[in-house]
Amino acid sequence: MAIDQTRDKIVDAAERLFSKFGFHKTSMDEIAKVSRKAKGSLYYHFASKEDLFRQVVSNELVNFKNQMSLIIDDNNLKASEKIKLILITRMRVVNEAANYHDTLKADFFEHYDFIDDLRIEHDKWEKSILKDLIIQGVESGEFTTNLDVDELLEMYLMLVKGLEIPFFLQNKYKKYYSSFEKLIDIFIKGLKP
Amino acid sequence: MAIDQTRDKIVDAAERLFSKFGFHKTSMDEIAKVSRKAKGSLYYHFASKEDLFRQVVSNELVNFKNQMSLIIDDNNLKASEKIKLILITRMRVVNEAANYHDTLKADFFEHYDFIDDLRIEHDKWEKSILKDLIIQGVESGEFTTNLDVDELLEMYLMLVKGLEIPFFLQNKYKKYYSSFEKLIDIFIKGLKP
DNA sequence: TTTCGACTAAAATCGTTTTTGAGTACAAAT
DNA sequence: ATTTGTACTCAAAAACGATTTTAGTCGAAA
Repeated sequence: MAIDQTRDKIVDAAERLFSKFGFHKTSMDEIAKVSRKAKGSLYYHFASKEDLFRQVVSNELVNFKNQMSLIIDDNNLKASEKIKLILITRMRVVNEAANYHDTLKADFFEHYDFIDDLRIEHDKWEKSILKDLIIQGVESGEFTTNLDVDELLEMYLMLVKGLEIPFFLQNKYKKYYSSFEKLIDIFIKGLKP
Repeated sequence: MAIDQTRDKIVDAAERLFSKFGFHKTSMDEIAKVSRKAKGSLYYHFASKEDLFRQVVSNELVNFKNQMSLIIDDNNLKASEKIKLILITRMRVVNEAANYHDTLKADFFEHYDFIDDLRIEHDKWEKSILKDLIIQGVESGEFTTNLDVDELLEMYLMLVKGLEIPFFLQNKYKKYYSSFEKLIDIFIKGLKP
């Protein structure tokens, strides 16, 4: 019990500080101070600063999955509605995930390889749920049958991954999201028979 | 005659050097040396280094317009075919415009404000020709009539401008262009009645 | 119109010193 | 088994200052 409380306090403080100042500009001493824990305790729970950061990003990814799952598991929605919602929600959730942004920025300038496996696993998950949705849509007759599912997936990734930098690093989310929604509408329409 | 030859030689050398090393890492002394002209001559023809760079970028934009005009003026193509070709050709041409890339990079890190007016004017031109094409498509019955043309334009800009950084700064043009083409196909289909 | 060399003021580069910060060690307390 | 506090190491980064590079100018000559 007590052990988890300490861990949580550390992760809490880390999450706030990392999201405000980024990985490099947050020091372990600062995290210790804000969480009111001794530096030794941080290293008792986490092997390194990188390990702590991984935990923080991992939490954001879990949140991402949860939000997506709400949509995927909603039986009132058709496949096409789900895809639309997923795309729009995805951008909103990522926009709120400040620490994931930091890894995006890092990708651009330096690259945090200690986060790679998290990301790769997450990308796989995202790809597989989208693939399922497309297949679902084709089988239910919502989409045309002459779609190359894997090609479509590549396109999806180009779009959402490609726009991440302009959306989040250049802070154009607010400027772009209504256009993005419009694009999805036309896109979904283009998938129909 | 002679005067234009000198100017051309300077612009030629500048174009090559700027595209290879970028604006900052190319010196006026180097341009003078490569063009075999005296430094004084550069300043006789161009007010400043920035002015010379403007000229080089301006040339690339003229080339851009020319290539687009080939498509726009082709009477054998329908509006939808033109839009598809424009989008695809646009990305290819920008991919080849090394000095425009440099301004993209600068936009990201610092911002070359001495190029702003060129870009604003060019954006206006691109917007207006695309607007014409959409209207053409609606009038000829290729596209649905319930399209908000200006909203559609915003979307177009989000897409092509937004993807510029991933495409050209992150060098993903090769990786992405077939997916981009696929996206255009679905998109065009989504515009149809 | 073009060249050349010499000049200035500002910016970029470079090597050195100083400071910061990740990570450790350990004794003492829960 | 957890947590704290202090004190430490050592590598990397910031700060600093001296040095060099470079945009831009000037003027005389071709």
